[in-house]
Amino acid sequence: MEVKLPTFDSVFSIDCVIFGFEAGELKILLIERNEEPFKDWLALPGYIVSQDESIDDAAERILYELTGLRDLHMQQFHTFGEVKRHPQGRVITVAYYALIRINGQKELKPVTQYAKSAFWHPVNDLPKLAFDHSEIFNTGFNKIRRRLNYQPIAFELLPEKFTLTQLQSLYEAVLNKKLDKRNFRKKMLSYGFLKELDEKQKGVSYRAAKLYKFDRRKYAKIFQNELNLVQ
Amino acid sequence: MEVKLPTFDSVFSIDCVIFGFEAGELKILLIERNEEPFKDWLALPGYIVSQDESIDDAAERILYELTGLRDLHMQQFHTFGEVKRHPQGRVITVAYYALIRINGQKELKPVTQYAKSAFWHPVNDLPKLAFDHSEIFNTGFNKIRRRLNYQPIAFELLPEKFTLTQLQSLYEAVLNKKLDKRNFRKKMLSYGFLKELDEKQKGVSYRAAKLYKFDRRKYAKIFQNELNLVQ
DNA sequence: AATATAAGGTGTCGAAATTACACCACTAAA
DNA sequence: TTTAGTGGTGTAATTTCGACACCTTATATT
Repeated sequence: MEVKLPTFDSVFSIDCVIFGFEAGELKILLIERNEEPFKDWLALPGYIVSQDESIDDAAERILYELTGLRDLHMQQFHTFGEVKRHPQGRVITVAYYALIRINGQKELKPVTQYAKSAFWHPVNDLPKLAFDHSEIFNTGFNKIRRRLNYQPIAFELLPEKFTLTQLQSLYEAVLNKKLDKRNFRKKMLSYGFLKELDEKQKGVSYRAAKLYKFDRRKYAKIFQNELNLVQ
Repeated sequence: MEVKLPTFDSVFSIDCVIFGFEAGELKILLIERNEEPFKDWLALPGYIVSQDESIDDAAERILYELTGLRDLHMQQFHTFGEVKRHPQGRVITVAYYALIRINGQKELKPVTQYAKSAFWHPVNDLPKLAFDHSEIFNTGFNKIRRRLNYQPIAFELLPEKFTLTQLQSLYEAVLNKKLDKRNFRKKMLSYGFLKELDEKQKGVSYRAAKLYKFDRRKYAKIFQNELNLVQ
């Protein structure tokens, strides 16, 4: 039996591409839809913007409702406005992305009925997604690749304390290529925004590595100058 | 007497930030509005997207209707979605930019009633604009500044044949700083996408400079490779 | 205790790119 | 013919980038 769905004249929506890093692998956050159209399909967390909230606020709310995650720093990266992208009517969607550390403790749990579940999925080997979400994902992934070259976005994806090897394997996962260990370390340390800690890795069955922290204040200073250089 | 204006529930619009270069000065395209709200104010060319057109198509159509210009390659750069940005209701606007050569012959002439006139205005010393258009302009200007560092967008702004000094003064106008003449020439020529012509400038009261052309095919080849390097 | 395993950590050299910097050449107008 | 104004050019010092290999340290295994 076919169900007649309501149609939209003109609706704004938000879709979120949320990257995480776990076990040396880059992942994104997907939901299993619990609503027509595309019921039971996998999709990016996304929903409709309300009348009385800015799109930035909507992005935060929607991600929370569908996945239980909040207080990420999301940034919009592209707006998708093809006429036929949603079967029920005209929906223009603003796509946001964020990078976060996957934290085993934090449970992913939708707080609305619109999603059955939310989970992390490796970016390699993604299944077909609902709507044009595969395209949205690709656009977002290309953007963060390019951004990684001039902004230290990688630190959002790592635990607070991390080793240089972890940092390198994250870069390698995002850029999808091997990097030279000595050159990578030299370069990262030369930026001056890594703070070496008096601590070492624990619980590994080999020589433990030094832990580092990302020093936001130093980064802010350096970045200030770089903006001047660019101009 | 106060006129009661219609209100919108939910509307998409497009605003265009179009850069041109003339007489050593960077300019943008403004219109004089002929409609409430902000009647008689200066604004970016912008209007509402129809139901049955993609946002990219809408951008082309709207720019044409308000200024008479068409066939530019516009790109979206940001979407503005604050709740109160339009006094009549909820309007989310996708901002596009383009860079074009200002061509004295081409008349700027609105083909709708919504604009009284369209004209070029220097980017320094912009007046206050309608809605949040000043903010939209600033965001767009910062984007092209950054883009100038890794894409040869400057060539869109110059006449087909240009001198190296003209090219340099354009870079200086966009980046807002002086550049070294010898280093600038060395670098530009080293890219290999400038074609030296057998012609010289005419009608100047000093030594005439050689003219150059931008070689798109060579650029495409080079850029192909650069993409690989980045990744 | 000895050994194997696995990652941590380090330096140098050559090539390439970037910066700083100053003077003569040419053309037209006065 | 002189002057004003821009066109056009090279070199040396510095910095950055990329390639490349081996010893050290910690744990687990025998």
